[in-house]
Amino acid sequence: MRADARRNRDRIVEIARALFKDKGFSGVSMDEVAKAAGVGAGTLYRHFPTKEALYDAVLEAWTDKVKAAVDRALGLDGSARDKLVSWFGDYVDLLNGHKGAAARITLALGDPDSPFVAKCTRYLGANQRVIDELGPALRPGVSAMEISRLVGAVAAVADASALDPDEVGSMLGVVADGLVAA
Amino acid sequence: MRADARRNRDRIVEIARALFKDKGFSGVSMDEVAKAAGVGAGTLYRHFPTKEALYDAVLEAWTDKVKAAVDRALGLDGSARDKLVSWFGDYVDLLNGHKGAAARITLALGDPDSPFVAKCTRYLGANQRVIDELGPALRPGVSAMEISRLVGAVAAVADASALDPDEVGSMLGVVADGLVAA
DNA sequence: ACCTGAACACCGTTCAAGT
DNA sequence: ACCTGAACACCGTTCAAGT
Repeated sequence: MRADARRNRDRIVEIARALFKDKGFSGVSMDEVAKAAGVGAGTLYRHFPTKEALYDAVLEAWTDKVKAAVDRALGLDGSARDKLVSWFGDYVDLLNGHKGAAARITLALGDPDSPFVAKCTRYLGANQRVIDELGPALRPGVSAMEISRLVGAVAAVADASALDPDEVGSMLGVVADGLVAA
Repeated sequence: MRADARRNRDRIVEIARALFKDKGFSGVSMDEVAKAAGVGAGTLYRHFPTKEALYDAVLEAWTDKVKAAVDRALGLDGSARDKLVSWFGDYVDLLNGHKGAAARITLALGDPDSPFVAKCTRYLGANQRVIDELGPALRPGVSAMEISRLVGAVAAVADASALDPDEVGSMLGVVADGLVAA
């Protein structure tokens, strides 16, 4: 990759991140990104084949934060339910301010062709770790996919309806209680 | 309303229902509906100010079915959890085959300006009845809005990811368990 | 009153032409 | 190699002109 191309790519991602943060996924057009980054539309698409692929690059840091959040939750002193609530809450917070991201990642969970595969794998892996460590405290037979979808679904409505933290916390509490129930 | 207008309106809804059922909300364009119904685009918009308003008319029967489903579930012999699972399952089934409807109704829950207000009111009312009748068996302080959003969220991902009934049932079981937990 | 259909505004994506 | 920007395809919605 040529140096000028690299610079273009980096600037695009940086500028796109600011725009998406401000207006959400559907509030920003590809033309807007191209203009703001000072490149032609073709350049944008040369680096990112779709708008979703660009969004995936914008959310790059997310992946590491997911790992950190599970680590923290699992290291907590407390019941299985407490750990779940902490982890779920952090997960939703991680997507807070990225309007449209929660729904997109959740819908990509079963789709191997989505630009978000890497993120999905991370997220599923995180929930698998939760299952492995919390083991018998959880409802028997529960899968990482199921937990991921449940929490992702809550995150998606929380995002789309702009719920406040109290409401989200309450919903996550219901899910956590359901997951520790015999 | 003139007789010819009435006939046009009815035909539009009927044809649109078939198209939406087949291809989902985003799979059908307003032009397609107009063409199939044999009217101009202007006529379509004279009867329905937005695509969502048309969709609301298409889902007309839904409202009564919601009432029937709660009635049936509350009349069941069984635990509070059983009743919840039955009602939630029926709710998701009611939206089955209407791709895009679950998400739209769930997102409209807090929005008084949505074309789906009537449906939301019905749905919220149904969950309020559940709370009133199941009373102390449920988690204290739970609201109709919270239940509606939780089940709606599950319905939305089930719809968007085309989950099979087993997976949906399992997720609804988690939610139901969470709602009856102390 | 009600209808038609061309036109508008917007957006994701592509591609011929340039450097 | 990489870039530009006009053009394409599509879609929700509007509106001037007709009956």
